[in-house]
Amino acid sequence: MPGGPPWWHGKLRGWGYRMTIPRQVILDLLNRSSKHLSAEDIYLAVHRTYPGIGLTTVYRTLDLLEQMRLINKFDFGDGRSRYELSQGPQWRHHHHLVCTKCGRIIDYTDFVTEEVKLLDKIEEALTKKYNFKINTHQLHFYGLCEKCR
Amino acid sequence: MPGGPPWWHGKLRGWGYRMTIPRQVILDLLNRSSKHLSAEDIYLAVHRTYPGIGLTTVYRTLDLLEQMRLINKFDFGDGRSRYELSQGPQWRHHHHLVCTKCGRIIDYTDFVTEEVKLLDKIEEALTKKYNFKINTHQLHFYGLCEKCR
DNA sequence: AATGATATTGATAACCATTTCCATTTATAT
DNA sequence: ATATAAATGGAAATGGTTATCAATATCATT
Repeated sequence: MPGGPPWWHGKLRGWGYRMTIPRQVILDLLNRSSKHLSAEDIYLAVHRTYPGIGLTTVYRTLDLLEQMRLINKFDFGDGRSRYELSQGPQWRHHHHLVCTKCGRIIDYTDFVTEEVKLLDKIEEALTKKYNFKINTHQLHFYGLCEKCR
Repeated sequence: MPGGPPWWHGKLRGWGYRMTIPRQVILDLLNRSSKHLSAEDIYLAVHRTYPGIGLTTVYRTLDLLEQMRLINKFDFGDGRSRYELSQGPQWRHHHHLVCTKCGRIIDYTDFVTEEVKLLDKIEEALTKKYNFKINTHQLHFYGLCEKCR
């Protein structure tokens, strides 16, 4: 992991957690990797270089990072949760197209400006109306991808 | 179940399925009931009057109805799927506010007109761009409800 | 740099929602 | 009424996730 201290280093400590090897490795993977990794994906990837890191720790770390809102947890209907970094230098607001046949997921960033503008407005109104503190939102489109339609 | 033949009667037959007691009972419950029932909720409710109907059949029926797109399946992060009728006389387009602490779910219908307008536009564009046949969408806001915040 | 208090880990076992299996029952066309 | 395939339900299996707990690692303090 070259190139100076990762941007998330201070965060864990800020929340009173310790910076451990498993946490560094998992965060580094999430930071480098593509999208929507499952706990098993992460376990296997990490296991290649750090065979000592167990699946339990992967789950625990993901829970931790989700609570800190460093990552988002998704359910695309394939029976396992999937995780994505929710911030960082290369992060962009996006949503998901989910193929209900083959499970393929397409990230799209089209219209997010308009979308986010409307969603922000809705968020604000809902917060007031229902006295609800909104932290995140998820928008998924479900259908059939090119190959499956 | 008084008041003439339910609106969904023809649908099952149209798909080549048989109209059985369990299917009638489950559909009737979904039609009368409030929202976001889990498979167990449905099993228990149905079980009171029809003890013969098994949990397996509930799951199977829900799968069937989902494939027919008579119901929508949701995951709100509490470890079980939840189901709602997706049409019918009293149905209204709505989305969900999910409390991540207590699991409470609020249905809201505010802004859906604007929202649906934008989403339709996005849907159309995404369909073209990714050659993706979009069937449904889900929008959830996550946060803390009045009591939990 | 060594110590100690305590947070964290990893292996195993438990959990629990959902599925699979399969023998029995039911719906419906004839 | 009968035949035939669809549908059912109970038990067992599946599989992602969580709980348990002894061993280990982190880090503030010395």
